[in-house]
Amino acid sequence: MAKKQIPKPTDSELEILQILWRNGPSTVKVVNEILNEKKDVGYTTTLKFMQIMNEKGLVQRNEDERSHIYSASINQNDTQKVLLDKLLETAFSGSAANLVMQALGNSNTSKDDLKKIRDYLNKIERGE
Amino acid sequence: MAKKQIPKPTDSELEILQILWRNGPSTVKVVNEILNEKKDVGYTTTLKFMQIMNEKGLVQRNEDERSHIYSASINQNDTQKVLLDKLLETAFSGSAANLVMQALGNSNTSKDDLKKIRDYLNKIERGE
DNA sequence: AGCACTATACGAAAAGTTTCGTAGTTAATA
DNA sequence: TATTAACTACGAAACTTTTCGTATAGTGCT
Repeated sequence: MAKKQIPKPTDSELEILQILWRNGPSTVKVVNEILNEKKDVGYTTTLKFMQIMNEKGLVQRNEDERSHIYSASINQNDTQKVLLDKLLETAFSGSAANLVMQALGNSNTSKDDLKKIRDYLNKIERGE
Repeated sequence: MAKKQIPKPTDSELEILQILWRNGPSTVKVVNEILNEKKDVGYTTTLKFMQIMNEKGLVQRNEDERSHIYSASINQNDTQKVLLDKLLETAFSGSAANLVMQALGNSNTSKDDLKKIRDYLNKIERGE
């Protein structure tokens, strides 16, 4: 079955998707407010981004109300997969093991997370 | 000691860096030939990229010979770190565990690699 | 010296991303 | 019913990235 072609979002687009994934369907106003917690960005800038993302099919919007409500139309997992695969290819020469070890080394992962990963490894080795 | 500021290379730049990391110092000709194994790209396009990368400080070149010899001036590990951290933030909300599990799930990692990862986990849990 | 070959330098077009200003529309309200 | 406030639409500037064409210059032959 042909998997829908997921376009690679730009960094700015990803910031917005991130918010939509976390918050669920949101207005431009809300998204812009959240963005502004981290950096200065004008309302119309955010609006424009979201309009473009709509054209690209990255988000959908409900226009019933005067304030349109936007929601992500690609899911977080699929997007993560696309970006991860890309990074794996372009920066890690396809070696997932290297990538994983870098990721673990760079971040201080909690004991709990380490256990989760270990369990996951077990599951894989038992053949899912 | 102040860590040198590593700029985030573009996708195309990364492809070239990749080649330089693998092959060591190389001429534009060689890099272009390798690129062309995967996709069509003109010689002067590759040349231009490498000239720009030189200006940006991503590569260095030795001009002693008529064919300049380029080498990566940022190392693979540092670059991987920068890109991975970025991805972790923008797509995985900072959760390394999620990233790792996605990476393991998506790629078919070899038994050998899985063992390497497991050993690495052990090392971390024992406190490096 | 003249020619063909191989390289680099430079400029610029084309496309994509980011950022806003301005204009116009709808809804509430004084 | 004017005014004001909250939104959307649109266009365009400023940058960055990607892609080449053309001009130039050094090398080695004939």
